[in-house]
Amino acid sequence: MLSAHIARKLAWLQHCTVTQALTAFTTISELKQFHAHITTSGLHHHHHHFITAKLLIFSALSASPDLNYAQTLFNHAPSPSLFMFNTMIRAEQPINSLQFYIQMLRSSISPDHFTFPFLIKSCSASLDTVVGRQLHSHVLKLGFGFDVFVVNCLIDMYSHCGEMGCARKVFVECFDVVDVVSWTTLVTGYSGCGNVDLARKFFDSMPVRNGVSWNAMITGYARSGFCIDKARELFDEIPERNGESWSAMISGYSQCGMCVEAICLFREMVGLGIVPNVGAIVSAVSACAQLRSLEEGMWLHSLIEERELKLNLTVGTALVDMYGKCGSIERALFVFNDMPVKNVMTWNSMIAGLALNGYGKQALSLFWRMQIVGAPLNAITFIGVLAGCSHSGLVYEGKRAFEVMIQEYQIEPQLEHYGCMVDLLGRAGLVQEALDFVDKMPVKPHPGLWGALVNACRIHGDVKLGEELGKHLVELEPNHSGRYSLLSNIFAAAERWDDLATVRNLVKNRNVVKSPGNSILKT
DNA sequence: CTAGGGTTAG
Repeated sequence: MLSAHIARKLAWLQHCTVTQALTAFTTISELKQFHAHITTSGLHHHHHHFITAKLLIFSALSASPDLNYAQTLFNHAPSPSLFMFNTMIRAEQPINSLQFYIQMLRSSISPDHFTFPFLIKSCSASLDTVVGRQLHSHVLKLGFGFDVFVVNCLIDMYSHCGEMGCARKVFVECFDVVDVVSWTTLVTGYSGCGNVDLARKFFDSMPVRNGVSWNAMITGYARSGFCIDKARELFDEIPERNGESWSAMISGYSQCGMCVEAICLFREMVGLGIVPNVGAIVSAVSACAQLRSLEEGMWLHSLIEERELKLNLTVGTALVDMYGKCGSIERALFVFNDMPVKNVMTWNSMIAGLALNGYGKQALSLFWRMQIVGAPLNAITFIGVLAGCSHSGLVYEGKRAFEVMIQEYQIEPQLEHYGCMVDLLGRAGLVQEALDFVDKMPVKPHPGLWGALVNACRIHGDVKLGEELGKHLVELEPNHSGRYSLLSNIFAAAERWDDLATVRNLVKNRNVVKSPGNSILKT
Protein backbone atom coordinates (compact mmCIF):
# COMPACT_ATOMS: atom_id res chain seq x y z
CA MET A 1 0.00 0.00 0.00
CA LEU A 2 1.32 3.42 -0.91
CA SER A 3 1.29 6.21 1.60
CA ALA A 4 -0.69 9.30 0.66
CA HIS A 5 2.48 11.30 0.35
CA ILE A 6 4.10 8.91 -2.13
CA ALA A 7 0.88 8.56 -4.11
CA ARG A 8 0.61 12.34 -4.45
CA LYS A 9 4.19 12.62 -5.62
CA LEU A 10 3.62 9.80 -8.09
CA ALA A 11 0.63 11.56 -9.60
CA TRP A 12 2.52 14.81 -9.85
CA LEU A 13 5.54 13.19 -11.50
CA GLN A 14 3.39 11.85 -14.31
CA HIS A 15 2.40 15.31 -15.41
CA CYS A 16 5.26 17.57 -14.39
CA THR A 17 7.70 19.19 -16.81
CA VAL A 18 11.36 18.29 -17.20
CA THR A 19 12.42 21.32 -15.18
CA GLN A 20 10.04 20.37 -12.40
CA ALA A 21 11.31 16.79 -12.44
CA LEU A 22 14.78 18.14 -11.66
CA THR A 23 13.44 19.54 -8.39
CA ALA A 24 11.43 16.45 -7.49
CA PHE A 25 14.04 15.11 -5.06
CA THR A 26 16.91 16.57 -3.10
CA THR A 27 19.31 13.65 -3.42
CA ILE A 28 19.67 10.46 -5.41
CA SER A 29 19.10 8.37 -2.28
CA GLU A 30 15.71 10.03 -1.80
CA LEU A 31 14.90 9.06 -5.38
CA LYS A 32 16.01 5.49 -4.74
CA GLN A 33 13.73 5.22 -1.71
CA PHE A 34 10.84 6.55 -3.73
CA HIS A 35 11.61 4.16 -6.55
CA ALA A 36 11.71 1.21 -4.13
CA HIS A 37 8.28 2.18 -2.74
CA ILE A 38 6.57 2.27 -6.10
CA THR A 39 8.20 -0.85 -7.53
CA THR A 40 7.14 -2.95 -4.52
CA SER A 41 3.60 -1.60 -4.60
CA GLY A 42 2.97 -2.71 -8.17
CA LEU A 43 1.00 0.44 -8.89
CA HIS A 44 3.55 1.87 -11.22
CA HIS A 45 2.77 -0.42 -14.16
CA HIS A 46 0.02 1.80 -15.50
CA HIS A 47 2.29 4.67 -16.23
CA HIS A 48 5.61 2.92 -16.30
CA HIS A 49 7.13 4.95 -19.07
CA PHE A 50 6.20 8.34 -17.74
CA ILE A 51 7.52 7.63 -14.28
CA THR A 52 10.76 5.99 -15.44
CA ALA A 53 11.42 8.92 -17.74
CA LYS A 54 11.04 11.40 -14.90
CA LEU A 55 13.25 9.38 -12.57
CA LEU A 56 15.76 9.11 -15.37
CA ILE A 57 15.81 12.89 -15.79
CA PHE A 58 16.65 13.39 -12.14
CA SER A 59 19.33 10.72 -11.93
CA ALA A 60 20.94 11.69 -15.23
CA LEU A 61 20.63 15.47 -15.30
CA SER A 62 20.51 16.74 -11.73
CA ALA A 63 23.34 18.78 -10.25
CA SER A 64 25.08 15.67 -8.93
CA PRO A 65 23.96 12.97 -11.33
CA ASP A 66 24.26 9.22 -10.75
CA LEU A 67 24.81 7.84 -14.22
CA ASN A 68 25.05 4.24 -13.05
CA TYR A 69 21.60 4.47 -11.57
CA ALA A 70 20.34 6.18 -14.70
CA GLN A 71 21.75 3.33 -16.74
CA THR A 72 19.99 0.79 -14.48
CA LEU A 73 16.68 2.59 -14.83
CA PHE A 74 17.19 2.71 -18.58
CA ASN A 75 18.10 -0.97 -18.81
CA HIS A 76 14.98 -2.01 -16.90
CA ALA A 77 12.62 -0.14 -19.17
CA PRO A 78 10.96 -2.75 -21.43
CA SER A 79 11.31 -0.64 -24.56
CA PRO A 80 12.99 2.69 -23.98
CA SER A 81 11.24 5.61 -25.62
CA LEU A 82 12.83 8.23 -27.86
CA PHE A 83 12.59 10.61 -24.91
CA MET A 84 14.60 8.23 -22.71
CA PHE A 85 17.25 7.80 -25.36
CA ASN A 86 17.50 11.56 -25.70
CA THR A 87 17.91 11.92 -21.94
CA MET A 88 20.74 9.37 -21.87
CA ILE A 89 22.49 10.98 -24.84
CA ARG A 90 22.16 14.33 -23.13
CA ALA A 91 23.63 13.08 -19.87
CA GLU A 92 26.36 10.69 -20.77
CA GLN A 93 30.02 11.28 -21.40
CA PRO A 94 30.79 12.11 -25.04
CA ILE A 95 31.76 8.56 -26.04
CA ASN A 96 28.72 6.99 -24.44
CA SER A 97 26.40 9.52 -26.05
CA LEU A 98 27.39 8.09 -29.39
CA GLN A 99 26.82 4.53 -28.16
CA PHE A 100 23.29 5.40 -27.08
CA TYR A 101 22.70 6.92 -30.49
CA ILE A 102 23.90 3.73 -32.19
CA GLN A 103 21.75 1.60 -29.88
CA MET A 104 18.84 3.86 -30.72
CA LEU A 105 19.27 3.40 -34.46
CA ARG A 106 19.54 -0.38 -33.96
CA SER A 107 16.23 -0.39 -32.10
CA SER A 108 14.69 1.29 -35.15
CA ILE A 109 13.97 4.51 -33.31
CA SER A 110 14.52 7.59 -35.44
CA PRO A 111 16.26 10.61 -33.93
CA ASP A 112 14.24 13.82 -33.67
CA HIS A 113 15.11 17.51 -33.54
CA PHE A 114 16.09 17.15 -29.85
CA THR A 115 18.49 14.27 -30.40
CA PHE A 116 20.99 16.15 -32.58
CA PRO A 117 21.69 19.15 -30.35
CA PHE A 118 22.58 16.74 -27.50
CA LEU A 119 24.74 14.60 -29.77
CA ILE A 120 26.56 17.46 -31.45
CA LYS A 121 27.18 19.11 -28.11
CA SER A 122 29.00 16.00 -26.93
CA CYS A 123 31.26 16.28 -29.99
CA SER A 124 32.12 19.88 -29.27
CA ALA A 125 32.97 18.90 -25.70
CA SER A 126 35.35 16.18 -26.91
CA LEU A 127 36.60 18.19 -29.90
CA ASP A 128 35.71 15.23 -32.10
CA THR A 129 35.39 16.55 -35.64
CA VAL A 130 35.43 13.07 -37.13
CA VAL A 131 32.20 12.05 -35.42
CA GLY A 132 30.98 15.63 -35.72
CA ARG A 133 31.16 15.52 -39.51
CA GLN A 134 29.42 12.14 -39.60
CA LEU A 135 26.61 13.50 -37.46
CA HIS A 136 26.45 16.54 -39.71
CA SER A 137 25.77 14.26 -42.69
CA HIS A 138 23.09 12.40 -40.68
CA VAL A 139 21.50 15.75 -39.93
CA LEU A 140 21.33 16.58 -43.62
CA LYS A 141 20.08 13.11 -44.63
CA LEU A 142 17.34 13.10 -42.03
CA GLY A 143 16.16 16.58 -42.91
CA PHE A 144 17.25 18.59 -39.86
CA GLY A 145 19.66 20.76 -41.82
CA PHE A 146 17.55 23.87 -41.39
CA ASP A 147 16.52 23.42 -37.78
CA VAL A 148 17.99 26.51 -36.16
CA PHE A 149 18.88 24.69 -32.91
CA VAL A 150 20.75 22.01 -34.83
CA VAL A 151 22.43 24.59 -37.06
CA ASN A 152 23.64 26.56 -34.04
CA CYS A 153 25.04 23.44 -32.43
CA LEU A 154 26.93 22.65 -35.62
CA ILE A 155 28.41 26.15 -35.76
CA ASP A 156 29.42 25.84 -32.13
CA MET A 157 30.91 22.37 -32.66
CA TYR A 158 33.06 23.44 -35.63
CA SER A 159 34.14 26.60 -33.75
CA HIS A 160 35.22 24.60 -30.72
CA CYS A 161 37.24 22.30 -32.94
CA GLY A 162 39.00 25.27 -34.52
CA GLU A 163 37.31 24.68 -37.88
CA MET A 164 36.10 28.22 -38.45
CA GLY A 165 35.87 27.65 -42.20
CA CYS A 166 33.29 24.91 -41.65
CA ALA A 167 31.47 26.94 -39.00
CA ARG A 168 31.16 29.84 -41.39
CA LYS A 169 30.08 27.55 -44.22
CA VAL A 170 27.18 26.21 -42.13
CA PHE A 171 26.29 29.78 -41.20
CA VAL A 172 26.25 30.95 -44.81
CA GLU A 173 24.39 27.92 -46.15
CA CYS A 174 21.72 28.34 -43.50
CA PHE A 175 21.54 32.12 -43.76
CA ASP A 176 17.74 32.03 -44.12
CA VAL A 177 17.25 30.47 -40.72
CA VAL A 178 20.10 31.89 -38.64
CA ASP A 179 19.20 34.02 -35.62
CA VAL A 180 20.93 36.10 -32.96
CA VAL A 181 22.27 32.92 -31.32
CA SER A 182 23.97 31.83 -34.56
CA TRP A 183 25.63 35.21 -34.94
CA THR A 184 26.80 35.22 -31.33
CA THR A 185 28.18 31.70 -31.65
CA LEU A 186 30.22 32.79 -34.64
CA VAL A 187 31.52 35.87 -32.79
CA THR A 188 32.59 33.66 -29.86
CA GLY A 189 34.16 31.20 -32.28
CA TYR A 190 36.29 33.79 -34.06
CA SER A 191 37.46 35.50 -30.89
CA GLY A 192 38.18 32.12 -29.32
CA CYS A 193 40.57 31.16 -32.08
CA GLY A 194 42.45 34.43 -31.91
CA ASN A 195 40.69 36.39 -34.61
CA VAL A 196 39.06 39.14 -32.55
CA ASP A 197 39.05 41.64 -35.37
CA LEU A 198 36.98 39.34 -37.55
CA ALA A 199 34.78 38.60 -34.56
CA ARG A 200 34.21 42.34 -34.21
CA LYS A 201 33.30 42.63 -37.90
CA PHE A 202 30.63 39.99 -37.44
CA PHE A 203 29.49 41.67 -34.24
CA ASP A 204 29.12 44.97 -36.09
CA SER A 205 27.20 43.30 -38.93
CA MET A 206 24.64 41.66 -36.66
CA PRO A 207 21.09 42.60 -37.59
CA VAL A 208 20.01 42.28 -33.95
CA ARG A 209 22.08 42.16 -30.78
CA ASN A 210 21.04 41.15 -27.31
CA GLY A 211 22.79 41.13 -23.94
CA VAL A 212 24.49 37.83 -24.64
CA SER A 213 26.02 39.09 -27.88
CA TRP A 214 27.49 42.13 -26.13
CA ASN A 215 28.89 40.01 -23.33
CA ALA A 216 30.36 37.55 -25.81
CA MET A 217 32.23 40.33 -27.60
CA ILE A 218 33.46 41.82 -24.31
CA THR A 219 34.77 38.46 -23.19
CA GLY A 220 36.35 37.91 -26.59
CA TYR A 221 38.32 41.16 -26.27
CA ALA A 222 39.21 40.54 -22.64
CA ARG A 223 40.67 37.14 -23.37
CA SER A 224 42.58 38.19 -26.46
CA GLY A 225 45.32 40.05 -24.64
CA PHE A 226 46.06 43.75 -25.25
CA CYS A 227 42.38 44.33 -26.07
CA ILE A 228 41.06 44.95 -22.58
CA ASP A 229 40.51 48.64 -23.38
CA LYS A 230 38.28 47.70 -26.29
CA ALA A 231 36.37 45.42 -23.95
CA ARG A 232 35.87 48.38 -21.62
CA GLU A 233 34.75 50.61 -24.50
CA LEU A 234 32.06 48.10 -25.37
CA PHE A 235 31.10 47.69 -21.72
CA ASP A 236 30.53 51.43 -21.50
CA GLU A 237 28.45 51.38 -24.70
CA ILE A 238 26.09 48.53 -23.80
CA PRO A 239 22.50 49.72 -24.15
CA GLU A 240 21.21 47.43 -21.41
CA ARG A 241 23.81 46.26 -18.97
CA ASN A 242 22.93 43.14 -16.99
CA GLY A 243 24.64 41.36 -14.11
CA GLU A 244 26.43 39.12 -16.55
CA SER A 245 27.93 42.12 -18.39
CA TRP A 246 29.43 43.28 -15.10
CA SER A 247 30.86 39.89 -14.33
CA ALA A 248 32.25 39.56 -17.87
CA MET A 249 34.12 42.85 -17.48
CA ILE A 250 35.28 42.17 -13.91
CA SER A 251 36.56 38.72 -14.80
CA GLY A 252 38.23 40.16 -17.89
CA TYR A 253 40.17 42.61 -15.73
CA SER A 254 41.03 39.94 -13.19
CA GLN A 255 42.19 37.42 -15.76
CA CYS A 256 44.51 39.83 -17.53
CA GLY A 257 46.07 40.94 -14.27
CA MET A 258 44.35 44.34 -13.97
CA CYS A 259 43.27 43.50 -10.47
CA VAL A 260 42.83 47.02 -9.13
CA GLU A 261 40.46 47.78 -12.01
CA ALA A 262 38.58 44.56 -11.32
CA ILE A 263 38.02 45.47 -7.68
CA CYS A 264 37.12 49.08 -8.46
CA LEU A 265 34.52 47.94 -10.95
CA PHE A 266 33.14 45.47 -8.43
CA ARG A 267 32.82 48.24 -5.84
CA GLU A 268 31.14 50.47 -8.40
CA MET A 269 28.64 47.70 -9.13
CA VAL A 270 27.82 47.22 -5.47
CA GLY A 271 27.63 50.98 -4.99
CA LEU A 272 24.98 51.18 -7.70
CA GLY A 273 22.89 48.68 -5.78
CA ILE A 274 23.32 45.90 -8.31
CA VAL A 275 23.43 42.44 -6.74
CA PRO A 276 26.66 40.78 -7.89
CA ASN A 277 26.33 37.27 -9.25
CA VAL A 278 28.60 34.39 -8.38
CA GLY A 279 30.89 35.05 -11.35
CA ALA A 280 31.49 38.67 -10.36
CA ILE A 281 32.21 37.73 -6.74
CA VAL A 282 34.61 34.95 -7.69
CA SER A 283 36.49 37.21 -10.08
CA ALA A 284 36.78 39.92 -7.46
CA VAL A 285 38.04 37.43 -4.87
CA SER A 286 40.55 36.14 -7.41
CA ALA A 287 41.75 39.69 -8.01
CA CYS A 288 42.35 40.10 -4.26
CA ALA A 289 44.29 36.85 -4.26
CA GLN A 290 46.55 38.08 -7.04
CA LEU A 291 47.08 41.39 -5.26
CA ARG A 292 47.67 39.63 -1.92
CA SER A 293 45.16 42.08 -0.54
CA LEU A 294 43.84 40.49 2.63
CA GLU A 295 41.74 43.47 3.73
CA GLU A 296 39.89 43.73 0.44
CA GLY A 297 39.41 39.97 0.41
CA MET A 298 37.96 40.01 3.90
CA TRP A 299 35.58 42.76 2.86
CA LEU A 300 34.36 40.54 0.02
CA HIS A 301 34.01 37.61 2.38
CA SER A 302 31.88 39.66 4.75
CA LEU A 303 29.79 40.82 1.80
CA ILE A 304 29.17 37.21 0.84
CA GLU A 305 28.13 36.36 4.39
CA GLU A 306 25.91 39.40 4.76
CA ARG A 307 23.95 38.40 1.72
CA GLU A 308 23.69 34.92 3.17
CA LEU A 309 25.03 33.49 -0.02
CA LYS A 310 25.66 29.86 0.73
CA LEU A 311 29.30 28.86 0.55
CA ASN A 312 29.07 27.71 -2.99
CA LEU A 313 31.82 25.38 -4.21
CA THR A 314 33.38 27.94 -6.53
CA VAL A 315 33.10 30.89 -4.16
CA GLY A 316 34.48 28.79 -1.32
CA THR A 317 37.42 27.62 -3.41
CA ALA A 318 38.21 31.17 -4.48
CA LEU A 319 38.19 32.25 -0.81
CA VAL A 320 40.48 29.39 0.24
CA ASP A 321 42.89 30.39 -2.54
CA MET A 322 42.71 34.07 -1.59
CA TYR A 323 43.31 33.52 2.14
CA GLY A 324 46.15 31.12 1.36
CA LYS A 325 47.86 33.59 -0.97
CA CYS A 326 47.34 36.48 1.45
CA GLY A 327 49.03 34.51 4.21
CA SER A 328 46.01 33.97 6.43
CA ILE A 329 46.21 30.22 6.74
CA GLU A 330 43.75 30.09 9.68
CA ARG A 331 41.01 31.74 7.63
CA ALA A 332 41.77 29.53 4.63
CA LEU A 333 41.44 26.43 6.81
CA PHE A 334 38.27 27.77 8.39
CA VAL A 335 36.56 28.23 5.02
CA PHE A 336 37.98 24.94 3.74
CA ASN A 337 36.67 22.93 6.72
CA ASP A 338 33.32 24.69 6.46
CA MET A 339 32.74 23.60 2.87
CA PRO A 340 30.42 20.58 2.66
CA VAL A 341 31.32 19.83 -0.95
CA LYS A 342 34.88 20.11 -2.24
CA ASN A 343 36.47 19.39 -5.59
CA VAL A 344 40.06 19.01 -6.82
CA MET A 345 40.53 22.75 -7.05
CA THR A 346 39.42 23.23 -3.44
CA TRP A 347 41.93 20.69 -2.15
CA ASN A 348 44.66 21.98 -4.44
CA SER A 349 44.10 25.57 -3.32
CA MET A 350 44.36 24.54 0.32
CA ILE A 351 47.51 22.47 -0.22
CA ALA A 352 49.17 25.22 -2.26
CA GLY A 353 48.25 27.75 0.44
CA LEU A 354 49.83 25.64 3.16
CA ALA A 355 52.93 25.09 1.03
CA LEU A 356 53.29 28.78 0.25
CA ASN A 357 53.21 29.68 3.94
CA GLY A 358 55.81 27.17 4.98
CA TYR A 359 53.45 24.53 6.35
CA GLY A 360 55.00 21.68 4.39
CA LYS A 361 54.04 18.99 6.87
CA GLN A 362 50.41 20.12 6.97
CA ALA A 363 50.32 20.21 3.17
CA LEU A 364 51.58 16.64 3.16
CA SER A 365 49.06 15.44 5.72
CA LEU A 366 46.25 17.05 3.75
CA PHE A 367 47.53 15.20 0.71
CA TRP A 368 47.35 11.88 2.60
CA ARG A 369 43.88 12.78 3.83
CA MET A 370 42.82 13.28 0.22
CA GLN A 371 43.89 9.75 -0.54
CA ILE A 372 42.09 8.35 2.50
CA VAL A 373 38.78 10.01 1.66
CA GLY A 374 39.22 9.11 -2.00
CA ALA A 375 39.19 12.71 -3.24
CA PRO A 376 40.28 12.97 -6.86
CA LEU A 377 43.71 14.48 -7.33
CA ASN A 378 45.67 15.58 -10.37
CA ALA A 379 49.06 16.87 -11.54
CA ILE A 380 48.46 20.24 -9.90
CA THR A 381 47.95 18.61 -6.50
CA PHE A 382 51.53 17.37 -6.70
CA ILE A 383 52.91 20.78 -7.60
CA GLY A 384 51.54 21.99 -4.26
CA VAL A 385 52.79 18.97 -2.36
CA LEU A 386 56.29 19.16 -3.86
CA ALA A 387 56.49 22.92 -3.32
CA GLY A 388 55.53 22.34 0.31
CA CYS A 389 58.27 19.76 0.75
CA SER A 390 60.76 22.03 -0.94
CA HIS A 391 60.00 25.04 1.26
CA SER A 392 60.14 22.96 4.42
CA GLY A 393 63.20 20.92 3.55
CA LEU A 394 61.30 17.62 3.50
CA VAL A 395 63.62 15.87 1.05
CA TYR A 396 62.63 12.28 1.72
CA GLU A 397 58.88 13.06 1.66
CA GLY A 398 59.23 15.02 -1.55
CA LYS A 399 61.05 12.21 -3.32
CA ARG A 400 58.40 9.78 -2.08
CA ALA A 401 55.55 11.99 -3.33
CA PHE A 402 57.26 12.25 -6.72
CA GLU A 403 57.40 8.45 -6.95
CA VAL A 404 53.79 8.07 -5.82
CA MET A 405 52.73 10.51 -8.50
CA ILE A 406 54.38 8.53 -11.28
CA GLN A 407 53.86 4.98 -10.08
CA GLU A 408 50.51 5.03 -8.31
CA TYR A 409 48.74 7.79 -10.17
CA GLN A 410 50.40 7.44 -13.57
CA ILE A 411 50.80 11.19 -13.77
CA GLU A 412 53.47 12.26 -16.21
CA PRO A 413 55.69 14.87 -14.49
CA GLN A 414 55.52 18.30 -16.06
CA LEU A 415 58.21 20.97 -16.14
CA GLU A 416 56.82 22.39 -12.89
CA HIS A 417 57.26 19.08 -11.08
CA TYR A 418 60.86 18.79 -12.20
CA GLY A 419 61.41 22.39 -11.13
CA CYS A 420 60.10 21.61 -7.64
CA MET A 421 62.34 18.56 -7.38
CA VAL A 422 65.46 20.44 -8.44
CA ASP A 423 64.56 23.19 -6.02
CA LEU A 424 63.97 20.64 -3.26
CA LEU A 425 67.36 18.99 -3.77
CA GLY A 426 69.21 22.23 -4.34
CA ARG A 427 67.89 23.95 -1.23
CA ALA A 428 68.81 20.92 0.83
CA GLY A 429 72.38 21.23 -0.39
CA LEU A 430 72.24 18.14 -2.60
CA VAL A 431 73.48 20.09 -5.60
CA GLN A 432 75.20 17.15 -7.25
CA GLU A 433 72.08 15.00 -6.89
CA ALA A 434 70.04 17.83 -8.37
CA LEU A 435 72.41 17.96 -11.34
CA ASP A 436 72.09 14.22 -11.86
CA PHE A 437 68.34 14.63 -11.68
CA VAL A 438 68.45 17.31 -14.40
CA ASP A 439 70.56 15.01 -16.57
CA LYS A 440 67.98 12.23 -16.34
CA MET A 441 65.01 14.50 -17.09
CA PRO A 442 63.26 13.69 -20.34
CA VAL A 443 62.43 17.38 -20.91
CA LYS A 444 64.72 20.26 -21.76
CA PRO A 445 65.66 22.12 -18.57
CA HIS A 446 64.01 25.48 -18.20
CA PRO A 447 66.39 28.45 -17.59
CA GLY A 448 64.61 29.05 -14.25
CA LEU A 449 65.67 25.59 -13.23
CA TRP A 450 69.35 26.40 -13.76
CA GLY A 451 68.72 29.56 -11.78
CA ALA A 452 67.47 27.52 -8.82
CA LEU A 453 70.65 25.44 -8.99
CA VAL A 454 72.96 28.47 -9.12
CA ASN A 455 71.20 29.82 -6.07
CA ALA A 456 71.61 26.51 -4.31
CA CYS A 457 75.34 26.61 -5.08
CA ARG A 458 75.61 30.05 -3.53
CA ILE A 459 73.74 29.06 -0.38
CA HIS A 460 75.84 25.94 0.07
CA GLY A 461 79.12 27.52 -0.93
CA ASP A 462 79.83 25.50 -4.05
CA VAL A 463 81.54 28.34 -5.89
CA LYS A 464 83.11 26.28 -8.68
CA LEU A 465 79.86 24.66 -9.82
CA GLY A 466 77.89 27.86 -9.24
CA GLU A 467 80.29 29.82 -11.43
CA GLU A 468 80.11 27.24 -14.19
CA LEU A 469 76.31 27.04 -14.17
CA GLY A 470 75.94 30.79 -13.72
CA LYS A 471 78.08 31.54 -16.79
CA HIS A 472 76.16 28.98 -18.78
CA LEU A 473 72.88 30.58 -17.75
CA VAL A 474 74.06 34.09 -18.62
CA GLU A 475 74.90 32.95 -22.14
CA LEU A 476 71.59 31.10 -22.36
CA GLU A 477 69.63 34.27 -21.62
CA PRO A 478 71.99 37.21 -22.21
CA ASN A 479 69.18 39.78 -21.99
CA HIS A 480 67.82 38.64 -18.65
CA SER A 481 69.16 40.84 -15.87
CA GLY A 482 68.29 38.34 -13.15
CA ARG A 483 70.75 35.83 -14.57
CA TYR A 484 73.64 38.28 -14.13
CA SER A 485 72.58 38.93 -10.54
CA LEU A 486 72.80 35.24 -9.76
CA LEU A 487 76.38 35.13 -11.05
CA SER A 488 77.24 38.35 -9.22
CA ASN A 489 75.91 36.88 -5.99
CA ILE A 490 78.15 33.86 -6.40
CA PHE A 491 81.24 36.06 -6.79
CA ALA A 492 80.18 38.37 -3.97
CA ALA A 493 79.72 35.43 -1.63
CA ALA A 494 83.21 34.19 -2.56
CA GLU A 495 84.60 37.73 -2.18
CA ARG A 496 85.94 37.66 -5.73
CA TRP A 497 85.55 41.39 -6.35
CA ASP A 498 87.41 41.45 -9.68
CA ASP A 499 85.08 38.88 -11.18
CA LEU A 500 82.12 40.76 -9.75
CA ALA A 501 83.29 43.91 -11.52
CA THR A 502 83.63 41.95 -14.78
CA VAL A 503 80.00 40.85 -14.57
CA ARG A 504 78.85 44.40 -13.85
CA ASN A 505 80.75 45.68 -16.87
CA LEU A 506 79.21 42.97 -18.98
CA VAL A 507 75.74 44.12 -17.93
CA LYS A 508 76.63 47.71 -18.78
CA ASN A 509 78.22 46.90 -22.15
CA ARG A 510 75.40 44.61 -23.22
CA ASN A 511 72.80 47.18 -22.21
CA VAL A 512 70.78 44.69 -20.19
CA VAL A 513 67.65 46.34 -18.86
CA LYS A 514 66.62 45.54 -15.32
CA SER A 515 63.28 43.84 -15.01
CA PRO A 516 62.06 44.26 -11.46
CA GLY A 517 60.36 41.54 -9.47
CA ASN A 518 61.73 38.55 -11.27
CA SER A 519 61.44 35.55 -9.03
CA ILE A 520 63.96 32.81 -9.47
CA LEU A 521 61.55 30.08 -10.37
CA LYS A 522 58.86 31.94 -12.25
CA THR A 523 60.90 33.29 -15.14
C1' DC B 1 13.25 18.37 -23.27
C1' DT B 2 17.25 21.36 -27.39
C1' DA B 3 21.45 26.43 -29.00
C1' DG B 4 25.15 31.55 -27.69
C1' DG B 5 27.78 35.06 -22.87
C1' DG B 6 29.18 34.43 -17.24
C1' DT B 7 34.03 31.30 -12.23
C1' DT B 8 37.99 28.87 -8.69
C1' DA B 9 43.82 25.55 -8.25
C1' DG B 10 49.83 25.69 -10.96
